[in-house]
Amino acid sequence: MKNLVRQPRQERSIEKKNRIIAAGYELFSEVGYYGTNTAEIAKRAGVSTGIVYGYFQDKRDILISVLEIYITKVFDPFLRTFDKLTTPVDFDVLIPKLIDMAIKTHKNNRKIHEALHSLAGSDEAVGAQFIALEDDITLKIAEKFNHLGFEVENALEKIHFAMDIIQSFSHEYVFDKHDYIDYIVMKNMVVDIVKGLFK
Amino acid sequence: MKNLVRQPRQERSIEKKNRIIAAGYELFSEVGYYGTNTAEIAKRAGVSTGIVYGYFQDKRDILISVLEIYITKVFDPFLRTFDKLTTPVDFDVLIPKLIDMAIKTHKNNRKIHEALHSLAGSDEAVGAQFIALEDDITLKIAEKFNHLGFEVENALEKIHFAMDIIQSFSHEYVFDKHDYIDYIVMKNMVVDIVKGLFK
Amino acid sequence: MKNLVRQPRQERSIEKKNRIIAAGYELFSEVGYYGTNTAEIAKRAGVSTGIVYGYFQDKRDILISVLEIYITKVFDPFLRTFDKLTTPVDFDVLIPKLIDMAIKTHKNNRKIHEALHSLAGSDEAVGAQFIALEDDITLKIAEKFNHLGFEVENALEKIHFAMDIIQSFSHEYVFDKHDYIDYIVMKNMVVDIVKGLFK
Amino acid sequence: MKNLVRQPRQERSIEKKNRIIAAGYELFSEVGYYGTNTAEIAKRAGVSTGIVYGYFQDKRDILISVLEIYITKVFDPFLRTFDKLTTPVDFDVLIPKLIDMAIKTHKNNRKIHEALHSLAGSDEAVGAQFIALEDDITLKIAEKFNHLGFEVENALEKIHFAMDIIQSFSHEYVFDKHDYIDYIVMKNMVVDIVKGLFK
DNA sequence: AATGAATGAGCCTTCATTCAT
DNA sequence: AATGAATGAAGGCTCATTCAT
Repeated sequence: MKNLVRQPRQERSIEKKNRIIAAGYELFSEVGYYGTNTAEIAKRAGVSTGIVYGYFQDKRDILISVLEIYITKVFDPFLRTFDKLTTPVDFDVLIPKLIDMAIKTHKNNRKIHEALHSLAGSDEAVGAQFIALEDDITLKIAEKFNHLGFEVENALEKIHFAMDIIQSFSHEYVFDKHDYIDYIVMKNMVVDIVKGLFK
Repeated sequence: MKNLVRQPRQERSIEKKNRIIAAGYELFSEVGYYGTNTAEIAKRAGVSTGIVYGYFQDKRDILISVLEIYITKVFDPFLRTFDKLTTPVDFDVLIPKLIDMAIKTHKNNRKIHEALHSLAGSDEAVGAQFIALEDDITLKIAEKFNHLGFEVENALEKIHFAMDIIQSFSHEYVFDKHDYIDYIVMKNMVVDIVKGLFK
Repeated sequence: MKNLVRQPRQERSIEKKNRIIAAGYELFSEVGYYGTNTAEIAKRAGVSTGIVYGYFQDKRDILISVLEIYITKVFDPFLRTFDKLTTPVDFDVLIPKLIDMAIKTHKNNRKIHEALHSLAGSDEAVGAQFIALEDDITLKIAEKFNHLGFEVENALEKIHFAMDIIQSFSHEYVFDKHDYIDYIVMKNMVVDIVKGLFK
Repeated sequence: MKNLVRQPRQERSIEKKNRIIAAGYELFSEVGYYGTNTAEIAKRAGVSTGIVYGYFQDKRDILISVLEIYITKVFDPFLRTFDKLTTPVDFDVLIPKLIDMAIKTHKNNRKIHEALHSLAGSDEAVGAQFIALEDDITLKIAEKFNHLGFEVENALEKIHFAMDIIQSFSHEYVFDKHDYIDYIVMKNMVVDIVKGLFK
């Protein structure tokens, strides 16, 4: 009874909860999960330390909420793109577009991405959410392909792997760490390979 | 002056330093950097808390040493494989072999890999070491290709990207998280793509 | 950002802060600065260890507050005496009175005096406060003399030196360490000398 | 048996013990007793950490030895001056000379003086040594006066008090902390007062 | 619902002292 | 006598969480 986390009904409360999540999002991005303390989150959210525990079970619970926000941010653009897809699919246009989207997403969420991913290993729930995210996207794309009557052998493997490659490349591209790499050249390689996967 | 770290010359001492690193390696793997405390490291290493600071500047310094060990473990098998390479290179054999090695390495160092990578974002030195590792491997492979008279356009980009793909796939393979994925099928995809990169 | 020290506004809090300072005062007196630990201060103040750091930046910050209290204790009686001074000044009364006050002050603050003075050498801020205290008293007395139309050659040097002598004697008197010394005789010597300074 | 402190007979040993004391002297001067650790003392003395405990019971024991050295340094010049004294004593020469000596001693031992004095309050043995030092000087001077047939009323009080004044002034003079003070003027005040004490 | 003061366990690190060699 | 590695208790400080109001 005592430890139940408040389910905010009032608008005011919902907004307050969101402010806490937003503050967590920012701080986890800036200094990581372990570099952030709850007092700081509360201050940034403009609420008291105590009330944070009215909305969240504990610090980790904030993390989970932040993760959900993050996932939505990453998820939605892709889903919307696929929703709008109609036959015939022009892969010469689609693939570069997806890659550009991935890069953009990565750029905007670089730090939080790292902060969250870094916990995927040690925190089961965080890890599970990431897996679920991948599953969701993979399956939804496959479904869409079905609807469009687009037949691919080993579709799930290909989609998933394409996602992996794009993910990996976006990371490289955004971090831009190796001087000797021409990232434009690399990008073209990715485009070709992904196109090749779907013939 | 006061913070000088002991440089162990004696066998006995070197062994003790290694025991501490090993303990750190294990604990960071098991519960992550933030889940580990120095007392625990000392206990697991069979030494006193105090002496840890005789061998290391601070807790983070242990992390750096663990990182070095990890990098060597990952690095060496690949380098040795490339050292033994002679013309003509049979990519049909080499690529699968490299992928198998990557999988094996990943399997053996799964947890520490995550623990260390999770710090790459927040700890500059850790991040820098990972970048240096990638640079090293990429450049050494390119050099080897040169020696073998094997000419590739955009060699560095291809090598680096191949590494990325293999890394990414090994991760997938080892974690084996998605039931709907046939990882053998996926592996063949990777082999084909990497082979395709180098014709 | 993270290290902001709580500024207690409520009565309750101010009282708590004062209790911590008082506890510090006592303990520094009893066992010195280095003989005191923060947990002990907290316990004696009847608060938790943590909250001490809500009111003070660190242990040294407590010391500074203790020092302020001490200085006020020492400072005020003298100032009040000089404030009440009117022409003509009867030095035959004033000097013995000041010496008695100095002795009393010394007696009441013997241990903390030592504890604090002992840090004046190694802690710049503590040293500076002691100097400022001397400056303050010297200058205020000189000013008062001016107001009273009392002209003295080398007033500042004389006032300061008189203070030194009185200080030094009070110390002797309170500690009463040498059996062969008749402190009453010595006191009369001090009275005569100080009177002689101001004719 | 085990805890007996070695009484060094060999020259080598005595020299080593002295080196440790000298190192302690320097370090206590530079960073105070609590700012010094035994490892540092050993290093500066060019000996091993362990052997320090062959010559001294504990860290405080080094302090006591340092104190003895210090006392000798301060004591001897004054004694030698008084030893050479013959009738008739020219106080117009003697007093300024003593004050100059006191200033010089203070200047040369400023830091260690503070470091040691700061412990007199908390460490009984240290305090006792300082008292004994004062007793020694006072009594020896009184005795000398006797030998010289120089009769003074309340000799002990006067001598002791003169010492106090000179001490106090030397401190002021050496630290030179107050801009508004002309220390030459002050010095003349001291000379006059001390001379006045002994007619 | 909200505040923010308060709690106290826990962490990293230092260092006087001991001990194996 | 000597070394310096090793010990482990202790200390300053942080912070997730609770509680009085």
